[in-house]
Amino acid sequence: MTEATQNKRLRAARSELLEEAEIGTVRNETLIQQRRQQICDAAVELFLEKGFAATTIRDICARSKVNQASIYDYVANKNDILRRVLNQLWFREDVPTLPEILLDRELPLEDAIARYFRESWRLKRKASLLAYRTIPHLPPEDRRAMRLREIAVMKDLADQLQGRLGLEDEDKRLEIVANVLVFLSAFAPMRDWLNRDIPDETLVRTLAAGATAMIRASVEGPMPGPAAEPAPEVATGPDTARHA
Amino acid sequence: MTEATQNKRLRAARSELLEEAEIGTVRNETLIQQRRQQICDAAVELFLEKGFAATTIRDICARSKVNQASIYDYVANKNDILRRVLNQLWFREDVPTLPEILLDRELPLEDAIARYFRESWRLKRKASLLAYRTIPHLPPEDRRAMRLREIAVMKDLADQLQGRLGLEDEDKRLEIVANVLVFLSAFAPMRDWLNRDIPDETLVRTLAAGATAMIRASVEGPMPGPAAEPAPEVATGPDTARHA
DNA sequence: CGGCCATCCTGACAAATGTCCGGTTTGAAC
DNA sequence: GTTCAAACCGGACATTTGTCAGGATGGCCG
Repeated sequence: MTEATQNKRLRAARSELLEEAEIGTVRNETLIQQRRQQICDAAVELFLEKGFAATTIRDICARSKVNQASIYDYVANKNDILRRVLNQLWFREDVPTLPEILLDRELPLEDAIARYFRESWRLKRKASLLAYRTIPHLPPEDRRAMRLREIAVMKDLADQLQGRLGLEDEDKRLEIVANVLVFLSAFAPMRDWLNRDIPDETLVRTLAAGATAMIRASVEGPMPGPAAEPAPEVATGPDTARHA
Repeated sequence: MTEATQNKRLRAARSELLEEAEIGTVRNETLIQQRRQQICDAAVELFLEKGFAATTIRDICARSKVNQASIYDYVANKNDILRRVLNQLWFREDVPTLPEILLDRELPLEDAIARYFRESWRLKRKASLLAYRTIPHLPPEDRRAMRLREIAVMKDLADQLQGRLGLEDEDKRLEIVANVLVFLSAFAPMRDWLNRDIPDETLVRTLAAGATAMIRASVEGPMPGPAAEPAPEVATGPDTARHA
C-alpha cells in the first residue's frame, strides 16, 4: 500500500447525512437518545414489513411502546423518522465500502470483493432493502443526498479498479462495473427469498469469483458503442426521470 | 437446436397469473377492456411516481379520467388494480426470458445474454421497478405466485447453463449465477438514476461480456463451503422471513 | 409534606381515504 | 317521441390517518 494511495481522500468520505429535525420540549439528552432508538428500531421493522407509506404512527408507537402524543417530543414527524433510520443504517460508517477495502493493496481483488459482500450482507441487509424501497417517499433533497453518496462511492471504486488493473486511461466501462458491484452488494438482501438453502459463504465466494471475472472481462476488447437499437419503450425512472 | 432441447417444456411457461376479480354491473366487454386499460395505465405511472400505498384511488381516477364511483364497475378494489397491472407488466409473455432465448443453441452465450438484457430493459423497465417495490403490498398468495414464477425461471436457466457449459452434475453455484442474471435484468431500471451518460448499448455489451465471464468463472475450482464466519446480524427478509 | 417541573398520555381534531348508494344522463330501438 | 336498460357520477358513509393541546403523573428538592 503506497503512501500516495493510502492517503488518497475518498470522495465518499465527504458525503453528508440527511438533515434531522430539532425538537424542543424534552431536556434529558440520554432519554432523547434512548426513546429515539426505540422509535427507530420499531420503525425499521415495520417499514420492512409493510412499507413506509403503509406503516402508521400508531403502529410505530405500539411496537416501540412510546405514546402517540409523546412521539412528537422525540421526532418531528413521520418523515423525520425515515431520515433518522436511513442515517443510522444506510450511512453507517462501521461497514466498509469497497473502495475503502481496496485501499489495502496487499489484499487480492477477489478477497476484497468477498469481504465487501460478506460485510454488506451481514450488516447492511436492512439498509439495502430500506433504501431501495423508500427512495420514492423521500423529498427531492434527501434523494439527492443519497444519490450523491452513491455516485461518490462509484467514482472512488472506478478509480481504485483502474489502479488495480493497471489501466492508464479512464474507461467508462469501469463505472458500469463499479455500479454493478454496488448493486450486487444489495443482491442477497433483495433476493433472499430465493436460494435459501445455499450457505451464505458459498454465496459470497461464488459471487466474488464471478464478480472478479466480470471486472477483468469488462475492460477487455474494444469499447462497445451504441448500435442501431430503437429507443426504450418507457421513460419512467425510479425516482428521477431519466429522460426528463 | 436439437429436437430434444427445443421441445423441452420450460417450467416457467406453466406459471400462473395473479387472480383477477370478477365484476358484475357493466356488460359491454370491449368497454370494460378499454376502461381497465385507462385505469391500469394511470395506475402504473402513479405507482412508480409515488408508490402503491401513497397513491390514492382519487389520483388514479383523476389521471385515468374515470369517475371515482365508476371505477368500481371496472376493478374490484385498489389491490385488484395492482394485480392487473402486475399481470400485464411482470407476467407479460412477449418479452423472452433468458432460458427461452437459450433454447437456440446456435446463439452464443454472450449474445443471448446481451439480447436478454436489451429486451428486458427496453420492455420491462416499469415491471422490474414495480415488482421490486410493490411486493410488500401484495397478499401472501400473490407473493407466492410471483416467487414461484421466479424460481421456475431460475431453475430453467440453471438447466440451460448446465447444458451450455457441458457439465454433468448439478452445481448449486449455477443456481446462484442464474439468480444473479435475473437480478441483473433489473439492474438498469433499478439504478438508472446513475450512469446516465452511458449509452444503453454500451451498457448491454459491457454487462453481457461481464456476465458471461462471471458464469464461466463461477463453476471453476472447488465448490466453496461455509467458513467460520459469524452469523448475520439481522434476520429480516424482504417479505418472507428468511429464518422464520 | 408540599411545590415544581420534566415527562407522559387521554382524548380529540381536521383532513384524507376506500368504498359505494342512489339518482341522472345517454342513446339505441321501436 | 317514448321507453328502458346501460353507463355515469354527485355526494356521502365510516374509518383511518397525522398531529397535537392540555391535563395527569411522578419524582426530586426543600
